Amino acid sequence: MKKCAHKHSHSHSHSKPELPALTDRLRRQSRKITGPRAAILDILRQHPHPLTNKEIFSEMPAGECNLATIYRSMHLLEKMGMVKRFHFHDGSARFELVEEGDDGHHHHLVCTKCSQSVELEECFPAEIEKKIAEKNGFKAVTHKLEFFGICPDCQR
Amino acid sequence: MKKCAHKHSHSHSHSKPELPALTDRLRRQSRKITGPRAAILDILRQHPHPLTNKEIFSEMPAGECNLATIYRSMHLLEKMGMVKRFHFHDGSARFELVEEGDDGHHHHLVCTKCSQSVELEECFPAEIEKKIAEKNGFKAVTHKLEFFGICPDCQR
DNA sequence: ATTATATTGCAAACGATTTGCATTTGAGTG
DNA sequence: CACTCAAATGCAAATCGTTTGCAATATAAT
Repeated sequence: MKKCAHKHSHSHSHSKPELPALTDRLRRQSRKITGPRAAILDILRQHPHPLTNKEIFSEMPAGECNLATIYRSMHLLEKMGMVKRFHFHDGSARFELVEEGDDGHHHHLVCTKCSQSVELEECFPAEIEKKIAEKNGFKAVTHKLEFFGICPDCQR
Repeated sequence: MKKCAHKHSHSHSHSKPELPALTDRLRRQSRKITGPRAAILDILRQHPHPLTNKEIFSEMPAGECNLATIYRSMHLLEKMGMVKRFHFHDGSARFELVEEGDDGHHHHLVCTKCSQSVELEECFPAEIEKKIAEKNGFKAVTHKLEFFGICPDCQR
Protein backbone atom coordinates (compact mmCIF):
# COMPACT_ATOMS: atom_id res chain seq x y z
CA MET A 1 0.00 0.00 0.00
CA LYS A 2 2.61 2.54 -0.88
CA LYS A 3 0.13 4.46 -2.90
CA CYS A 4 1.03 7.45 -4.99
CA ALA A 5 4.39 7.63 -3.29
CA HIS A 6 6.17 6.39 -6.37
CA LYS A 7 5.75 9.09 -8.94
CA HIS A 8 9.25 8.40 -10.15
CA SER A 9 9.93 4.75 -9.41
CA HIS A 10 7.19 3.79 -11.82
CA SER A 11 8.74 0.41 -12.30
CA HIS A 12 5.89 -0.89 -14.42
CA SER A 13 7.12 1.35 -17.18
CA HIS A 14 7.41 -1.59 -19.51
CA SER A 15 10.57 -3.40 -18.60
CA LYS A 16 9.14 -6.76 -19.66
CA PRO A 17 10.03 -9.23 -16.95
CA GLU A 18 11.32 -12.56 -18.21
CA LEU A 19 8.99 -15.50 -18.16
CA PRO A 20 11.18 -17.61 -15.83
CA ALA A 21 11.13 -14.78 -13.33
CA LEU A 22 7.37 -14.86 -13.43
CA THR A 23 6.94 -18.60 -13.08
CA ASP A 24 9.36 -18.38 -10.22
CA ARG A 25 6.95 -16.24 -8.31
CA LEU A 26 4.40 -19.00 -8.74
CA ARG A 27 6.87 -21.61 -7.59
CA ARG A 28 7.82 -19.64 -4.50
CA GLN A 29 4.17 -19.57 -3.47
CA SER A 30 4.01 -23.31 -4.12
CA ARG A 31 1.71 -22.92 -7.05
CA LYS A 32 1.97 -25.28 -9.96
CA ILE A 33 3.50 -24.08 -13.15
CA THR A 34 1.09 -25.30 -15.77
CA GLY A 35 0.80 -24.80 -19.49
CA PRO A 36 -2.12 -22.38 -19.22
CA ARG A 37 -0.45 -20.31 -16.53
CA ALA A 38 2.82 -20.02 -18.39
CA ALA A 39 0.90 -19.05 -21.53
CA ILE A 40 -1.08 -16.39 -19.70
CA LEU A 41 1.97 -14.87 -18.07
CA ASP A 42 3.81 -14.89 -21.35
CA ILE A 43 1.00 -13.06 -23.08
CA LEU A 44 0.74 -10.51 -20.28
CA ARG A 45 4.45 -9.79 -20.31
CA GLN A 46 4.34 -9.05 -24.01
CA HIS A 47 1.49 -6.58 -23.67
CA PRO A 48 2.12 -3.29 -21.98
CA HIS A 49 -1.61 -2.63 -21.69
CA PRO A 50 -4.40 -4.10 -19.59
CA LEU A 51 -5.98 -7.09 -21.31
CA THR A 52 -9.40 -8.66 -20.90
CA ASN A 53 -9.71 -12.38 -20.30
CA LYS A 54 -11.09 -12.77 -23.78
CA GLU A 55 -8.18 -10.90 -25.28
CA ILE A 56 -5.77 -13.15 -23.44
CA PHE A 57 -7.78 -16.11 -24.61
CA SER A 58 -7.61 -15.12 -28.25
CA GLU A 59 -3.90 -14.42 -28.06
CA MET A 60 -3.40 -18.08 -27.29
CA PRO A 61 -2.55 -20.68 -29.91
CA ALA A 62 -5.86 -22.37 -30.75
CA GLY A 63 -7.50 -23.68 -27.59
CA GLU A 64 -4.30 -23.77 -25.59
CA CYS A 65 -6.57 -23.51 -22.61
CA ASN A 66 -10.13 -23.01 -21.52
CA LEU A 67 -11.62 -19.58 -20.93
CA ALA A 68 -12.73 -20.66 -17.46
CA THR A 69 -9.13 -21.49 -16.66
CA ILE A 70 -8.12 -17.98 -17.56
CA TYR A 71 -10.74 -16.57 -15.23
CA ARG A 72 -9.50 -18.83 -12.46
CA SER A 73 -5.89 -17.98 -13.15
CA MET A 74 -6.51 -14.29 -13.06
CA HIS A 75 -8.11 -14.63 -9.65
CA LEU A 76 -5.12 -16.53 -8.42
CA LEU A 77 -2.62 -14.11 -9.90
CA GLU A 78 -4.55 -11.21 -8.50
CA LYS A 79 -4.60 -12.72 -5.03
CA MET A 80 -0.86 -13.34 -5.31
CA GLY A 81 -0.36 -9.72 -6.30
CA MET A 82 1.09 -10.63 -9.67
CA VAL A 83 -1.58 -8.85 -11.66
CA LYS A 84 -3.85 -5.94 -11.05
CA ARG A 85 -7.46 -5.70 -12.11
CA PHE A 86 -8.84 -2.61 -13.79
CA HIS A 87 -12.32 -1.60 -14.89
CA PHE A 88 -12.69 0.73 -17.78
CA HIS A 89 -15.88 1.92 -19.42
CA ASP A 90 -16.95 -1.33 -21.02
CA GLY A 91 -18.19 -4.22 -18.94
CA SER A 92 -15.13 -6.43 -18.70
CA ALA A 93 -12.24 -6.52 -16.29
CA ARG A 94 -8.73 -5.98 -17.59
CA PHE A 95 -5.46 -7.20 -16.17
CA GLU A 96 -1.92 -5.95 -16.10
CA LEU A 97 1.23 -7.54 -14.72
CA VAL A 98 2.57 -6.02 -11.52
CA GLU A 99 6.29 -5.87 -10.82
CA GLU A 100 7.42 -7.82 -7.84
CA GLY A 101 7.32 -5.69 -4.72
CA ASP A 102 5.22 -3.03 -6.40
CA ASP A 103 1.54 -2.60 -5.63
CA GLY A 104 0.75 -1.66 -9.20
CA HIS A 105 -1.16 1.43 -8.21
CA HIS A 106 -1.53 3.71 -11.19
CA HIS A 107 -4.13 5.05 -13.54
CA HIS A 108 -5.00 5.17 -17.21
CA LEU A 109 -6.26 7.46 -19.87
CA VAL A 110 -8.67 5.39 -21.89
CA CYS A 111 -10.24 6.03 -25.27
CA THR A 112 -14.00 5.58 -25.08
CA LYS A 113 -14.13 4.72 -28.77
CA CYS A 114 -11.43 2.09 -29.17
CA SER A 115 -10.44 1.30 -25.57
CA GLN A 116 -6.81 2.00 -26.30
CA SER A 117 -5.18 3.15 -23.07
CA VAL A 118 -2.19 5.10 -21.86
CA GLU A 119 -0.59 4.54 -18.51
CA LEU A 120 -0.37 7.65 -16.37
CA GLU A 121 2.02 8.78 -13.69
CA GLU A 122 -0.34 11.28 -12.19
CA CYS A 123 -2.22 10.30 -9.09
CA PHE A 124 -4.68 11.80 -6.68
CA PRO A 125 -2.80 13.73 -3.97
CA ALA A 126 -2.11 11.40 -1.05
CA GLU A 127 -2.56 14.08 1.60
CA ILE A 128 -6.05 14.83 0.40
CA GLU A 129 -6.96 11.18 0.40
CA LYS A 130 -5.74 10.94 3.95
CA LYS A 131 -7.82 13.94 4.92
CA ILE A 132 -10.87 12.40 3.31
CA ALA A 133 -10.34 9.18 5.23
CA GLU A 134 -9.94 10.95 8.55
CA LYS A 135 -12.80 13.34 8.10
CA ASN A 136 -15.16 10.44 7.54
CA GLY A 137 -13.66 7.93 9.94
CA PHE A 138 -12.83 5.43 7.21
CA LYS A 139 -9.83 3.12 7.43
CA ALA A 140 -7.67 1.54 4.72
CA VAL A 141 -8.75 4.01 2.08
CA THR A 142 -7.59 3.71 -1.51
CA HIS A 143 -9.01 4.99 -4.72
CA LYS A 144 -9.75 4.07 -8.27
CA LEU A 145 -9.20 6.79 -10.82
CA GLU A 146 -9.42 6.51 -14.57
CA PHE A 147 -9.55 9.15 -17.26
CA PHE A 148 -11.68 8.85 -20.35
CA GLY A 149 -11.59 10.72 -23.62
CA ILE A 150 -11.12 10.43 -27.35
CA CYS A 151 -7.68 9.34 -28.49
CA PRO A 152 -5.85 11.03 -31.38
CA ASP A 153 -6.62 8.15 -33.76
CA CYS A 154 -10.33 8.24 -33.05
CA GLN A 155 -10.54 11.99 -33.55
CA ARG A 156 -10.20 10.99 -37.22
CA MET B 1 -19.13 19.73 -18.38
CA LYS B 2 -18.24 22.18 -15.70
CA LYS B 3 -16.17 19.61 -13.93
CA CYS B 4 -14.58 20.20 -10.58
CA ALA B 5 -15.34 23.86 -10.86
CA HIS B 6 -18.03 23.69 -8.22
CA LYS B 7 -16.25 22.84 -5.02
CA HIS B 8 -18.63 25.06 -3.13
CA SER B 9 -21.78 25.18 -5.19
CA HIS B 10 -22.32 21.51 -4.48
CA SER B 11 -25.99 21.85 -5.09
CA HIS B 12 -26.64 18.14 -4.83
CA SER B 13 -26.04 18.41 -1.14
CA HIS B 14 -29.39 16.85 -0.34
CA SER B 15 -31.98 19.50 -0.83
CA LYS B 16 -34.62 16.95 -1.84
CA PRO B 17 -36.32 18.35 -4.91
CA GLU B 18 -40.09 18.03 -4.88
CA LEU B 19 -41.67 15.34 -6.97
CA PRO B 20 -43.70 17.76 -9.13
CA ALA B 21 -40.51 19.58 -10.00
CA LEU B 22 -39.07 16.30 -11.17
CA THR B 23 -42.02 15.17 -13.24
CA ASP B 24 -41.99 18.60 -14.75
CA ARG B 25 -38.60 17.96 -16.20
CA LEU B 26 -40.07 14.89 -17.87
CA ARG B 27 -43.00 16.86 -19.18
CA ARG B 28 -40.79 19.58 -20.57
CA GLN B 29 -38.94 16.99 -22.61
CA SER B 30 -42.31 15.64 -23.76
CA ARG B 31 -41.90 12.40 -21.89
CA LYS B 32 -44.89 10.71 -20.39
CA ILE B 33 -45.37 10.81 -16.68
CA THR B 34 -46.20 7.26 -15.83
CA GLY B 35 -46.72 5.42 -12.57
CA PRO B 36 -43.36 3.68 -12.68
CA ARG B 37 -41.47 6.86 -13.49
CA ALA B 38 -43.11 8.85 -10.74
CA ALA B 39 -42.38 6.02 -8.31
CA ILE B 40 -38.73 5.84 -9.33
CA LEU B 41 -38.22 9.57 -9.05
CA ASP B 42 -39.96 9.64 -5.71
CA ILE B 43 -37.70 6.91 -4.38
CA LEU B 44 -34.60 8.62 -5.70
CA ARG B 45 -35.50 11.93 -4.16
CA GLN B 46 -35.90 10.32 -0.78
CA HIS B 47 -32.51 8.67 -0.90
CA PRO B 48 -29.43 10.81 -0.69
CA HIS B 49 -27.23 7.93 -1.85
CA PRO B 50 -26.74 6.14 -5.15
CA LEU B 51 -29.17 3.26 -5.51
CA THR B 52 -28.99 0.15 -7.65
CA ASN B 53 -31.89 -0.76 -9.88
CA LYS B 54 -32.68 -3.65 -7.57
CA GLU B 55 -32.71 -1.39 -4.56
CA ILE B 56 -35.09 0.96 -6.31
CA PHE B 57 -37.18 -2.04 -7.25
CA SER B 58 -37.44 -3.32 -3.71
CA GLU B 59 -38.32 0.11 -2.36
CA MET B 60 -41.46 -0.04 -4.45
CA PRO B 61 -44.80 -1.17 -3.12
CA ALA B 62 -45.12 -4.81 -4.21
CA GLY B 63 -44.65 -5.07 -7.94
CA GLU B 64 -45.48 -1.44 -8.63
CA CYS B 65 -43.45 -1.96 -11.74
CA ASN B 66 -41.26 -4.36 -13.59
CA LEU B 67 -37.51 -4.48 -13.11
CA ALA B 68 -36.99 -4.11 -16.85
CA THR B 69 -38.95 -0.89 -16.72
CA ILE B 70 -36.60 0.44 -14.10
CA TYR B 71 -33.62 -0.38 -16.30
CA ARG B 72 -35.27 1.39 -19.19
CA SER B 73 -36.25 4.37 -17.08
CA MET B 74 -32.76 4.79 -15.75
CA HIS B 75 -31.43 4.90 -19.27
CA LEU B 76 -33.95 7.54 -20.17
CA LEU B 77 -33.31 9.61 -17.06
CA GLU B 78 -29.59 9.32 -17.61
CA LYS B 79 -29.88 10.48 -21.19
CA MET B 80 -32.02 13.39 -20.02
CA GLY B 81 -29.38 14.26 -17.46
CA MET B 82 -31.73 13.73 -14.54
CA VAL B 83 -29.68 10.99 -12.95
CA LYS B 84 -26.03 10.06 -12.95
CA ARG B 85 -24.66 6.54 -13.12
CA PHE B 86 -21.93 5.36 -10.79
CA HIS B 87 -19.96 2.14 -10.54
CA PHE B 88 -18.64 1.08 -7.18
CA HIS B 89 -16.79 -2.08 -6.28
CA ASP B 90 -19.62 -4.52 -6.75
CA GLY B 91 -20.96 -5.33 -10.16
CA SER B 92 -24.07 -3.18 -10.38
CA ALA B 93 -24.65 0.36 -11.51
CA ARG B 94 -25.99 2.90 -9.05
CA PHE B 95 -27.97 6.04 -9.73
CA GLU B 96 -28.34 9.40 -8.09
CA LEU B 97 -30.58 12.31 -8.92
CA VAL B 98 -28.89 15.30 -10.50
CA GLU B 99 -30.08 18.81 -9.82
CA GLU B 100 -31.35 20.67 -12.80
CA GLY B 101 -28.55 22.52 -14.55
CA ASP B 102 -25.87 20.62 -12.65
CA ASP B 103 -23.76 17.96 -14.30
CA GLY B 104 -23.67 15.86 -11.17
CA HIS B 105 -19.91 15.45 -11.27
CA HIS B 106 -18.68 14.36 -7.86
CA HIS B 107 -17.16 11.39 -6.11
CA HIS B 108 -17.83 9.01 -3.25
CA LEU B 109 -16.13 7.32 -0.38
CA VAL B 110 -17.54 3.82 -0.36
CA CYS B 111 -17.36 1.11 2.27
CA THR B 112 -16.16 -2.13 0.73
CA LYS B 113 -17.97 -4.13 3.40
CA CYS B 114 -21.46 -2.66 3.40
CA SER B 115 -21.42 -0.37 0.34
CA GLN B 116 -22.56 2.58 2.41
CA SER B 117 -21.25 5.73 0.74
CA VAL B 118 -20.43 9.32 1.51
CA GLU B 119 -20.56 12.06 -1.05
CA LEU B 120 -17.32 13.99 -1.41
CA GLU B 121 -16.52 17.51 -2.43
CA GLU B 122 -12.94 16.79 -3.32
CA CYS B 123 -12.09 16.32 -6.94
CA PHE B 124 -9.07 15.66 -9.07
CA PRO B 125 -7.33 18.95 -9.92
CA ALA B 126 -8.71 20.25 -13.21
CA GLU B 127 -5.40 21.70 -14.37
CA ILE B 128 -3.70 18.36 -14.08
CA GLU B 129 -6.47 16.67 -15.99
CA LYS B 130 -6.07 19.23 -18.71
CA LYS B 131 -2.36 18.63 -18.81
CA ILE B 132 -2.92 14.90 -19.09
CA ALA B 133 -5.31 15.40 -21.98
CA GLU B 134 -2.93 17.68 -23.85
CA LYS B 135 0.16 15.62 -23.26
CA ASN B 136 -1.54 12.61 -24.83
CA GLY B 137 -3.54 14.35 -27.50
CA PHE B 138 -6.88 13.22 -26.10
CA LYS B 139 -10.03 15.32 -26.40
CA ALA B 140 -13.11 15.56 -24.20
CA VAL B 141 -11.38 14.10 -21.19
CA THR B 142 -13.23 13.40 -17.97
CA HIS B 143 -12.52 11.09 -15.10
CA LYS B 144 -14.08 8.63 -12.76
CA LEU B 145 -12.79 8.67 -9.22
CA GLU B 146 -14.06 6.74 -6.24
CA PHE B 147 -12.53 6.09 -2.85
CA PHE B 148 -12.87 2.80 -1.05
CA GLY B 149 -12.29 1.87 2.55
CA ILE B 150 -13.87 0.51 5.71
CA CYS B 151 -16.56 2.68 7.25
CA PRO B 152 -16.74 3.38 10.99
CA ASP B 153 -19.61 0.92 11.47
CA CYS B 154 -17.81 -1.91 9.76
CA GLN B 155 -14.65 -1.38 11.77
CA ARG B 156 -16.77 -2.93 14.58
C1' DA C 1 -64.20 10.14 -26.10
C1' DT C 2 -60.66 8.90 -29.84
C1' DT C 3 -56.32 8.24 -31.58
C1' DA C 4 -51.47 7.83 -32.23
C1' DT C 5 -47.54 6.81 -29.91
C1' DA C 6 -44.79 6.17 -25.92
C1' DT C 7 -44.35 2.95 -22.33
C1' DT C 8 -44.87 -1.33 -19.91
C1' DG C 9 -44.85 -6.34 -18.73
C1' DC C 10 -43.20 -10.61 -19.62
C1' DA C 11 -40.20 -13.84 -21.05
C1' DA C 12 -36.41 -14.91 -23.58
C1' DA C 13 -31.69 -13.52 -24.87
C1' DC C 14 -27.21 -11.83 -23.53
C1' DG C 15 -22.40 -11.14 -22.05
C1' DA C 16 -19.30 -11.60 -18.36
C1' DT C 17 -18.11 -14.46 -14.87
C1' DT C 18 -18.49 -18.45 -11.66
C1' DT C 19 -19.07 -23.18 -10.26
C1' DG C 20 -19.69 -28.45 -9.76
C1' DC C 21 -17.72 -32.39 -10.97
C1' DA C 22 -15.13 -35.80 -13.14
C1' DT C 23 -10.48 -36.05 -15.14
C1' DT C 24 -5.74 -34.78 -15.65
C1' DT C 25 -1.33 -33.30 -14.19
C1' DG C 26 2.63 -31.07 -11.61
C1' DA C 27 5.76 -31.85 -8.04
C1' DG C 28 7.38 -33.79 -4.04
C1' DT C 29 8.49 -38.70 -2.08
C1' DG C 30 10.73 -42.93 -1.75
C1' DC D 1 11.98 -43.08 -12.21
C1' DA D 2 7.55 -44.76 -10.54
C1' DC D 3 3.89 -43.33 -7.09
C1' DT D 4 0.70 -40.47 -4.83
C1' DC D 5 -2.19 -36.63 -3.93
C1' DA D 6 -3.54 -32.20 -3.89
C1' DA D 7 -3.91 -28.74 -7.18
C1' DA D 8 -5.42 -27.45 -11.67
C1' DT D 9 -8.14 -28.09 -15.86
C1' DG D 10 -12.03 -28.86 -19.17
C1' DC D 11 -16.65 -28.84 -19.93
C1' DA D 12 -21.15 -27.73 -19.30
C1' DA D 13 -24.44 -25.75 -16.60
C1' DA D 14 -25.54 -22.01 -13.47
C1' DT D 15 -25.62 -17.11 -12.04
C1' DC D 16 -25.81 -12.18 -12.19
C1' DG D 17 -26.68 -7.84 -14.13
C1' DT D 18 -28.65 -6.04 -18.00
C1' DT D 19 -31.00 -5.80 -22.57
C1' DT D 20 -34.53 -6.75 -26.02
C1' DG D 21 -38.67 -8.36 -28.97
C1' DC D 22 -43.29 -8.21 -28.98
C1' DA D 23 -47.86 -7.88 -27.84
C1' DA D 24 -50.79 -5.35 -24.52
C1' DT D 25 -51.65 -0.84 -22.19
C1' DA D 26 -51.81 3.79 -20.98
C1' DT D 27 -50.61 8.88 -21.57
C1' DA D 28 -51.35 13.12 -23.82
C1' DA D 29 -52.88 15.57 -27.52
C1' DT D 30 -57.10 16.28 -30.47
